[in-house]
Order: sequence, then structure tokens, then C-alpha cells
Amino acid sequence: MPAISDFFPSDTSRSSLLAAQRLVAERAITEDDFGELQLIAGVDQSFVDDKIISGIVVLEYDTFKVVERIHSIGTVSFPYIPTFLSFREGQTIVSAYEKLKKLPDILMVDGAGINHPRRAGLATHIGVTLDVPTIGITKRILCGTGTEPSRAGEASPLMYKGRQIGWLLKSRERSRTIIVAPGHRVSLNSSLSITKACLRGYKLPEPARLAHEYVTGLKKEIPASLS
DNA sequence: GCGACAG
DNA sequence: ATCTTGTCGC
Repeated sequence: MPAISDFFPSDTSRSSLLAAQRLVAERAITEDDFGELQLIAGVDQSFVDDKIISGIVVLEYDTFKVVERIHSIGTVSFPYIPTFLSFREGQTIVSAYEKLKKLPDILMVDGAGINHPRRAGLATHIGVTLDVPTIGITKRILCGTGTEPSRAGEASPLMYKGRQIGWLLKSRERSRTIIVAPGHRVSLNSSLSITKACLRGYKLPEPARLAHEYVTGLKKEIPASLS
């Protein structure tokens, strides 16, 4: 059984980080493995100086009623490097998750899932570390190619090295396409159907939208809690 | 060697 | 992600 330090090594040399991602990718499951969807949560981060705020909003899958909001604040200790985002935002998400009283059946994370060069995007990294089902949502492609859907509600495969790694989804008219992909314990088909079921007329699915709104609003409360 | 590149 | 006003379009 890997320990959390295996997924988030203190040694941040490139080789060490690649080893951690290899471990994540090896353990990532892209088959459905979750119970009846009752609670779903959105996860997002915002920054204030050298502080990172990770927030989680839990809502009822059917009614979209928010049942819990929690957050955790950490200090930025790693730069943003494409394909290594997990090492910048991961630990704070784990800390926030550990505060939850209501455990969601699925976590919708703002980041890539298996649609990552080494199949170790943030959503997958978090999913494997906590061993919880996750879906990754991004606004831009990290890797892979696909045809842009033209109509709202339409989706097309995101391909990489000859295999599908996610979807390009036109969530709304006049909104840029968003990218959906399995993180952990969720199949390609389910990642799409669940995400579509969470659309409420906005570009982002409700869990992700509410999480973003939450952490953005928290920014103006953080400076006060420091002075 | 030259780009591309989640948040 | 973040810095930022007004402004164009539904």
C-alpha cells in the first residue's frame, strides 16, 4: 500500500516526480466503480499572494442543493509547470477533503484526468491518492486532439496517441468547448454522461462552477485572517 | 532543434 | 491562476 508521501514526494527532483506520476498512472482505474450517485462535489483552487485556497462544494446529485462547503489554506511550495500541476495544488486538496463530513460519491476536479501525457493529471492524482472516484474538467487542452463540437450538448472524442482520453464538450452555446475526462474509477462514457447531467445553462457543470465561485469569494476573507 | 503546454 | 474597465452581444 503506497503512502501519501509516495504520491507527493518531498524530493521534488524531476525523476522523483515522474516516479510518483508513474505510480498514479499504474493505479488509475477507468472503469466505473462508485455507488449510487447521491452526492457529487466540485473542487477548485484560488490564490492570494503565496497562499493557495482549496475549496470543495458538496451537492445533491438530483437537486443540486448544496449540503456542505469546506476549504483548506496552504502555502504555495511549487511553481506551475505544465504536466506537474498536482505537485502545486494536490496536497491542499487532500487537506480540504479530509475535513469533509459528507463524503461525496464523486469528485469533479478542475484539472486534467487521464488526458495527460503520462495519464496522471490532477483529477487522477487526487482520485488515486484518496482512492475516490473523480472526473477532470478543464477549459483548455493539455494534450490530445479532437474535432470541435458545434452544437450545445454535443461532444466529440479527445484522442492522444491513437486512443481516446476524454471528450470535447460544447456545454453551452457561445461558450468555448470544455474538456471532460475520467480521473479515477470512472469510465469515459460515465465521465461525459455525469458531466452533462450536471449542466445547468452555464459553461461549467454545477459542481465545478460552484466550487470556483466559492474559492473566488474566499479570497477577500483570507487577508484578514492573516493580519 | 522547435513549439505546445491544465491551473 | 492572477493583474483589470469598459464593452459587445444574447
